[in-house]
Order: sequence, then C-alpha cells, then structure tokens
Amino acid sequence: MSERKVRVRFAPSPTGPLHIGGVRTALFNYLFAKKHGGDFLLRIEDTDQARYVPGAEAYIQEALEWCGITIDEGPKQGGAFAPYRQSERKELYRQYAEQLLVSGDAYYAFDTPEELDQARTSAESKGETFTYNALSRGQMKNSISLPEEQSNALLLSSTHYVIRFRMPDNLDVTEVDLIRGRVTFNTSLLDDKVLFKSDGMPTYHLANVVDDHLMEISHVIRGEEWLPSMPLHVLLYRAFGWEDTMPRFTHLPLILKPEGKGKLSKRDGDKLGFPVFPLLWKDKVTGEPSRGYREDGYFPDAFINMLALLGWNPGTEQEIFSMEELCQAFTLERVGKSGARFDPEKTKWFNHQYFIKKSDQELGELLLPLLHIKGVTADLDMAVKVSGMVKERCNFVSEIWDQSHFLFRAPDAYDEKIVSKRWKDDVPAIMSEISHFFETLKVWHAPEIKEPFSAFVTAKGWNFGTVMNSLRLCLVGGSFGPDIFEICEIIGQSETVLRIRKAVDTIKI
RNA sequence: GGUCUGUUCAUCUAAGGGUUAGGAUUCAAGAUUUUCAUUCUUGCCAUAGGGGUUCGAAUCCCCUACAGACUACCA
Repeated sequence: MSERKVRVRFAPSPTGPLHIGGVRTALFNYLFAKKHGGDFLLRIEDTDQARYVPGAEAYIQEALEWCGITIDEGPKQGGAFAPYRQSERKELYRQYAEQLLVSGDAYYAFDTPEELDQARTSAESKGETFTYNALSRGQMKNSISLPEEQSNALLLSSTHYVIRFRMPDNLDVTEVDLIRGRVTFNTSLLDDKVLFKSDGMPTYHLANVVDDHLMEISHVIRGEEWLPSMPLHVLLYRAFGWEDTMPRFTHLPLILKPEGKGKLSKRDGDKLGFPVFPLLWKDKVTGEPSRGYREDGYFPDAFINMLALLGWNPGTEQEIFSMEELCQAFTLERVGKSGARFDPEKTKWFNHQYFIKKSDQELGELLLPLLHIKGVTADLDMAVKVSGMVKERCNFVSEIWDQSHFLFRAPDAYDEKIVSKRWKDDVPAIMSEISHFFETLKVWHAPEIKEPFSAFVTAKGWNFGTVMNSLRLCLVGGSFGPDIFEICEIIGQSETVLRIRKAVDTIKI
C-alpha cells in the first residue's frame, strides 16, 4: 500500500440540522485527519432537491465551527478540488454514468414509479420481496430486456429513465472495514441500484464514489447505516477501474437513545429533555425550535470531549481531553464495535468539569450579559466576584444566576418547605433582635460581621443552627447559597437589615 | 421476511487465553460544609443463554436469544 496522503471528508446532506451522531462522525473524521497530518473536507451532498432545506448548510458550517472542527476544504473555504457542493458538480456525474453504460456495468431503465410499486406489492402479496436484479431485470423495461431499437426509441421519446448499476449475479464481495474486519456480501441479495435519476441528478452512490475518487479521499469514515452499501461502492470502484486508489472503509457504531430502543433520532431530544443538536434550530415551516447544546450553556470543548468518548476510548483512564489531546490520542482501532447509548447526565458532568476549570474572570464575562437580561445593573467586577463565589455549585453559566440572584435583588418569595422547617414561633423575635444588632455594627466585612455576631448569639444562648438557617431564609429565600456573612457583605448593611425586617413582617407560620 | 453488524455493572467503557473482571457517570451511605452544592471516603452493581476447544475462556469456534442497521429515482 502506497503512502497516500490522508484525506477524509464529512459529507452530510443538507436536509436539516446536524445531530449529535453527525457531529461525532465529523469529529472522528477530523481527529483521524489531524492525527495523520491530513486534510479534512466538507462536501455537501445535495443531490436530492426534494429534501433540500434552506439554511441547513449554513447550520452545518456554523455547528462545526462552534465545535472547533476546522475545515480544510469545503464550499465556504474553497480548495483545489472545488466545487464541494454536489449540485454544482451535476454536469460531471453524467459522463461517469455513461462510462459505465459503455463498459456494460450499467443500463437504462424505463420503469415508471407506478410499475415499480406494482412489482413490489405483487411480490409482497406472495410473501416475497421484489429485488431489481439479475433474476428480475429481464421482466422489467430496460435496455437489457428490450430490443435495441425499442430501447433507443424510448430513450429519445421518453425523458423519464434512470441509469441502473448492473449488479453481478452470485459474486462474493469481501472488503475490510477498519473497525470490523473483513465483511463479505453476496451480490445475489443486492439490487441494481439507481445511479442516475430521471431528474438528471446522480444518486448518493454514484456521486459519492465519483467525488471520493476525484477528491483523492483516502479513508471513508461514516455511520454504520452505510455498511450494507459498501459492496455496491466497492463494485463501482472496480467498474470504474479505480480499485488501486479505493479509500479504506470504516463504519462507526450508532448512537442509541438513552432509554428504550433504536438509534437516537431528532425527536428524542425534546421528548426526553436534552438537546440532540449542537446549535438551536428553528424549523422554517412550523417555526418550532429545537434546543441546542450551545444555547443550553454547554461549552464546545466539553461537548466535543463527551462525543469523543462515545464509542471511542484512549485505553487509559484519562477522561478529560482537549481537542489537541484528542488529535494526538485518536486511533480508529480504539473505536468500539457496538452502538453507544447516549447519556445526558454524563454530558452534564463533562460540562461541570470544564466549568470549574474556567477562571472567575472568564465566567464573569459570560455572566454579565445574562445579568443585563435579568434587568440587573452590575459591573464586570461584581460579575467576576459572584462567579467565583458560586461556581463550584454550577454546571452552567445560567446556574450562576440561580445560585446568586439574591445578591442582586431581595427574594420575592420564601421556600415553603424551609419556612415550615425553620420558622418556629420564637424565630421572628430573634430575627428582630438580630436586625437591631446588625445596625449597631460599624464595620461591614464578612469576618468582622461573623465574629461579633457569633459572640452575640452565644451570649443570648440561642441555638446556632436555628439562627443561621433562619437568617439565611430571610436573606436568600431558601436554604442554599454561599457563606452567609459573605452574602451580608455583598448586599450591604442596610439591605441586610431591610431583608430581615421584611421577612419578619411577611412570613406567616 | 432476507442480508449484514453487534451483545461486559442501570449507562460509557478497560481487560484481545491465566487479574479478587478495572475506571468513569448515575444511585445509596458516611465525612466535610452551622444551608445547598462542591470535595473526600465507602458501598451497590456486569461478562445474554447453551454447547464446545483448552490445564485454563469475557477473550477462540458453533447454536440460540436479543438488539440495531439496511432492504427508495433519500442520503
């Protein structure tokens, strides 16, 4: 085997937003390319005009960008093998289909969709499956079964014909899949796939093989759903005479639903309460939004880290990987064979790991815009300080707000459970005394509050736990948050006193 | 239905003929935190089933079961 330059491609069809599975396929291609100093290309497979969704291609670009998967060649970035959009390569495919026609590896077929439907339903009624192949093509309308003049006449008169691959009969095709090993298929079970559609567009199979060859792709890394079409593709390479530069094939295991059966689908996310898309997607027709990891507050490196470990492992106990480390460590040999069930909980855990590693400064900068949205006036210093105080207890930037809103505004409600647990008969009187005590303090810094306060409580003979928890309830509205004296310091002396009084007045036992 | 692929704790996975089958997530308990969370410690939990081969099998072979993918003029 020659030392070919590694060139891989991610080839989605723009029929909607990319989902987790697609991102992972792109990621593994990218990691493989970078590991071997190769190129990663994006090719848009838009040969099905009926399923084309405007905006999908831009979404794919943006999603990969957000993930940190950089594209070496593609429709946006250009390259020596442009264009990278199959609709723009339309004219090219025709000649290759014709080459196969000449060599006898393909033929014209004139069957209408209705006729094909009929053949299928009649086979079905007999409990069989209709296959367009060596056995049946003699009974169908095509350039093999029909006399030449009739076939030529049809070709001239009818615009509706397709070009089909002439699948050899009873031939074992064996090919190596880099993670599964040798896989053998017998061609008698395969059908004469359409290569060229009546609308003048190639099908995936033709376009894919032609483009991979022309773009000098060295490795095809794609989802497991393509494994059954590997023999067709191999046979196409042979028919074209490109077998010596045929890419190596690798089929990635599927990503399964967290619960229940089947592969993860676009619907699952909204149903089960986690995003299946990298970015928010709004359906252009229904206007229905689907959540995205970016908008849900996940960091791209955490998202990528999680995805990389879904189906791949380094063979060590390391779990946290930067993109550079992934590029270094990645090998196809360590990709598993079986489908991986997606775990939203672990995704959260990954985000937490990245979250707590961020500096207070970084988090503060992310928090600031959120504060403005909440209608709070605060500067960066404040946002940074608050982030540092509560980041250990958060997974997302949005949770900083959940953990700290009481630092910006007084609680507008008190957690009922905590009230009934802490707000005993004698508490209002105690709290009143404390509010008076707080007014007498001259210095308002956490340590200088804590010390005299503790002495005061001890002198009064009150139960420390009760006092602290009730005080927290007054200030926060619940039973959570950082150190109580730090809260006092931040909200200020008068606000502290005010909140205690308000609680005493408002809370009913 | 047919073809292909797969099957180790609830989940992601390690161990590619010899380990008390390891780690992580989740869950549970304890410690810490005068709250919550974090953190730490501990615990629970697996080789789908059945046959072989072998001194020895999660690992190799066969059968069964289960799961998934594919079976379009969609990719």
